[in-house]
Amino acid sequence: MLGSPPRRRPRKKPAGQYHHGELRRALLDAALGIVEREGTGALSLSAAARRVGVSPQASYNHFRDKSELLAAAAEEAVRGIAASMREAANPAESPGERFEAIGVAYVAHALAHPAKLRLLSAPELADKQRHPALLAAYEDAFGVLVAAIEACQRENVVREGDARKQAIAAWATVHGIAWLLVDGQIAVSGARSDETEVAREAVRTLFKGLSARR
Amino acid sequence: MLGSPPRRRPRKKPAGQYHHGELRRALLDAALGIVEREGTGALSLSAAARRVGVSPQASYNHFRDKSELLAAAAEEAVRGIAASMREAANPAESPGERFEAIGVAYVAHALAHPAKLRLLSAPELADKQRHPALLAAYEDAFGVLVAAIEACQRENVVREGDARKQAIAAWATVHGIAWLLVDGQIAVSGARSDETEVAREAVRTLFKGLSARR
DNA sequence: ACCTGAACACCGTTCAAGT
DNA sequence: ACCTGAACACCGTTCAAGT
Repeated sequence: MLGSPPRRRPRKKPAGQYHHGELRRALLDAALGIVEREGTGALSLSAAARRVGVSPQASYNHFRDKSELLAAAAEEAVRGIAASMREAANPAESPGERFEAIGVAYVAHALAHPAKLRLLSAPELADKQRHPALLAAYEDAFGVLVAAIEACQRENVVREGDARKQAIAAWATVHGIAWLLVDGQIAVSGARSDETEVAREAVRTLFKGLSARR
Repeated sequence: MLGSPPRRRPRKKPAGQYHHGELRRALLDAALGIVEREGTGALSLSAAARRVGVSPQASYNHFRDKSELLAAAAEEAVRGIAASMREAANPAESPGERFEAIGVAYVAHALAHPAKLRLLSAPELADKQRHPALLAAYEDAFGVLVAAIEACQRENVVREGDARKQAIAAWATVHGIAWLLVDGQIAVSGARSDETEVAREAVRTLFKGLSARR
């Protein structure tokens, strides 16, 4: 009974069974890969299982149903957006510059990962209350904007008031711009630099609207 | 051959065959009804056909595939949004008031028909170039905002510049707010009046940002 | 021209069974 | 505890056939 200690298993098709959590992680990575390569429409529980090399039913040991897999994938996507926004906030800059950089970072991240933005609007995720972890990730990302606005208020470059309400307007702007560009609703020259410029202008216009100067 | 003139057919299960265009219209209505009642996730070509009382394959005489049915339904949804925005623009008011009313109307329409807003982000509609009629509907709705901004420019309440670019920022704001509220990403008191107020504040902030006064 | 029957590969999900 | 086999109802889509 001393034989066969728990060994590292090959990535693709493990000979035996997964440890607790490993298959969950593998399915999640597979799901994100499918979303990125083939689009949200191609994501299915079966497809993810197939890619991992496991039977479709095995997924049900780790996710209650398809919507839970989607929610977990969406949560990682939102965490990625929040990380991009935090990285963009250079402490050496002024609060106003940081605000602009954070907003542009949101849009840039979405343009770099369009499929992930689409994932967030999957109909299976309509009921956010069913996915508290996803909701928490949103709240965390939203907090980055709230903090940026509060910093602006402290230096008197944004007028005082409910920072959360102001952040909602900011969140709407960056999410709206990102969505329009990714969804191709509005004709903009396809060049990435032009798209970023549209985002920057929108964020600046918003900032002007929030400005303390009148 | 004078017998059997074209008669009105019963709504539910026509005894014979549909005239040209009738089944198309019926499928479209069924699709919109399903979206409204059961959500975008429940919309399938088969479900629409079943509701009309026709075999699933019959749909293929009127829509090339599922994405064409979705695109046609989405087009009607966008036309509805545009109509709401036009109705909200009271010619007796100032250009600034009209701009605000149009923006709020977009959000109010989305809140009244949340499933239709979701429909617009269906993965099957990702490639807008494949659906020129849908693209045209978007362009038409977008034009309402552009015209409102141009009117503001003429009266010198919005600073001069590319009205289309300014309209993109406005479109992003209203779409973003509508999406946040419908998707429940951000916690706002569920009351409809509060939601409309959030929308109004965001539109006002944006308008201030676009304002000619400095 | 427009609709149905039959058929295909594919899904999400459940249940019983294996180790 | 975790995975597979078998099975169910359901899809989108195609083809051949009917009128």
